[in-house]
Amino acid sequence: MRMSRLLVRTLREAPADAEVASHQLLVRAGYIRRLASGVYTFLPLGLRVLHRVERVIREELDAAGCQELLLPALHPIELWEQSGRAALFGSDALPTMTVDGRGGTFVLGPTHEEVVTVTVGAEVDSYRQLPLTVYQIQVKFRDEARPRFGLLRTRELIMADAYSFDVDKEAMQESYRIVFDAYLRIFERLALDVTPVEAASGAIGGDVNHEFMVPSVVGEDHFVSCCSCGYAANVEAATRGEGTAVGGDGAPAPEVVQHHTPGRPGIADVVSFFEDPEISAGDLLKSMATVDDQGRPTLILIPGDREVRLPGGWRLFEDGDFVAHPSLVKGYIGPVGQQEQGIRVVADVGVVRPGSWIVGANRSDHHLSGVVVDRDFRVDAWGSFAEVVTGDPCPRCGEPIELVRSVEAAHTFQLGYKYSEVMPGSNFVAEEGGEAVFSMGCYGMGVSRLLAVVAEEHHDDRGLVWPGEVAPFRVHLAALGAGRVPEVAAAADQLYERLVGAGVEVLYDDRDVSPGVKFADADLLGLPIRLVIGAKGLARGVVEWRSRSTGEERELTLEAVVEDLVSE
RNA sequence: CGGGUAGUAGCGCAGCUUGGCAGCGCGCCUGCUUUGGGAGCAGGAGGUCGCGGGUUCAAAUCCCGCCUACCCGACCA
Repeated sequence: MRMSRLLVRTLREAPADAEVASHQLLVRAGYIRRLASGVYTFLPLGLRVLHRVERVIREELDAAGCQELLLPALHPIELWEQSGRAALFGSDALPTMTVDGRGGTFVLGPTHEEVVTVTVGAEVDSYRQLPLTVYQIQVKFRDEARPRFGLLRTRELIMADAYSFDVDKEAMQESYRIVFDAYLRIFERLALDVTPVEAASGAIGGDVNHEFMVPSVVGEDHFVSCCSCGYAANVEAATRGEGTAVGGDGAPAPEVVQHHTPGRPGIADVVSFFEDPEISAGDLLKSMATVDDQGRPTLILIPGDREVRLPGGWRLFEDGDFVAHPSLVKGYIGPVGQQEQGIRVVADVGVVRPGSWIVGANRSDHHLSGVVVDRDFRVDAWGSFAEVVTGDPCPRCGEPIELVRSVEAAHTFQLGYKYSEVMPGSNFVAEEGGEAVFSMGCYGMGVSRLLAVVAEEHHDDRGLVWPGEVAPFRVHLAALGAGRVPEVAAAADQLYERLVGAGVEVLYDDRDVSPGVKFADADLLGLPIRLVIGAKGLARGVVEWRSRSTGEERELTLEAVVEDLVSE
């Protein structure tokens, strides 16, 4: 490609709305442009990178025995009503459009479990057709409340997602492992340092699932990591080992004292009430009224300096729940006497400690101090109910664990029968006769997000530094002073034609601009190899070869350059 | 959805306090000179000052409403 003809405009300054490096560089280098908040155009260079990423995904998934198809982006809303997810998402969060004339309301697909289940269900009637894993690369739509960081969090995005169909759970787990391994290979080729972590399943559902996390300063997620035993989990799913003693000795008073604490519902409010430097948030019990996954009203107790981690399927009390359970007084909830009111009490392992606690008195504007576990209240079950922080003991080996900021690059789920049980057509004739339904897995990877992640992890202060697998072109050929020295122009033209003829992807900077501009643009665009032809070198019959990533420089003859690039 | 900031040429910004000719740098066009790390000179094009209303002889500037974007938080398959 001749740069004089390429639709690209590089910017010396980044637009004011770009905060993070990947966003600034992708815009400055002319790869992408913003159309609306969270909606981006891929200009020719950006599209080439996107295609390169997609190629890696296709090659690895095809090699793993998956088959590509393309599902619609528009889904009849009835499909989402059948699965129950229309209600789960809520009308606000599910982007829809109404098609007039023929009528009908369509969902702008945010994910494709429903569609793929009915699609494959219609084609598969026998266990003999299984196992089957299909995948697609498709535009998806998300109702992001706050798009940010360029391609990292957008409302329209390109995703690759695979779906596996198996005869039973064991077979599904085998398919899961195969795609899981393929995903690891994809990230390796994209030069991303990925850590698969145990994760919470959210609105997709299913039991076992993993997130593929890339540690990054721009990450919006955290995972916990144990360097001794390798335990890794999303902070939303992570648990911690027992034996943590948090906070100080607390209020020493052995007897329970009631305090009038008007207008102080929060932890910090109560701490300030006592005006005692010995008392901190860690001496209070945070009591969270929840409904557990079996619908039982349950009080979760965690140390006051911690954030609650709700187990999957649990939810916080809503206003109606407080009305139904008057023993729980919003803002002044405590564990004392709750079992007698039919409330389960569960506690984080951090609640085990010497001394006493300050708790809500279950009476408006009152708190209790000197409350002791097992004496003043009972705990029905102990567990890990607080969000893990750096230094907590690993739940497997007890060593301190670390919190790592990261970007979620992919998410894989063992769905099981969640969709096949509710969507029509998911039954097939089993080997032993009789009917069975699919055991499914799904595997999503944010392709457009990967551009941002790769750019974020592979750049320097001068510009992008693309890994070879995803660079839009392999070679950046710059002819210096070509407009002035015909020999240079001729030699550069000839080298360009030879390389292109040999199948090397070359971006040829044939513009009549000063050398400084060409060098700066080459650095900014970030192609792996830069070739420079100038009058000085040409007089000696050499061109300059330079690696963008290592800065290594060589002088090669024209012949050697061609040989070098073609043989690799 | 709550809090904050901003919207003036393609990009980055000044002007607004104290109302009075629409500005600067980069980029773009033409010409000449220049040419190994974002060249110089000369000339030129490009504007609904986010939108609507109000105050005023006069509004980019003051007032009211709205929209858009970004940041923090909430939310996030």
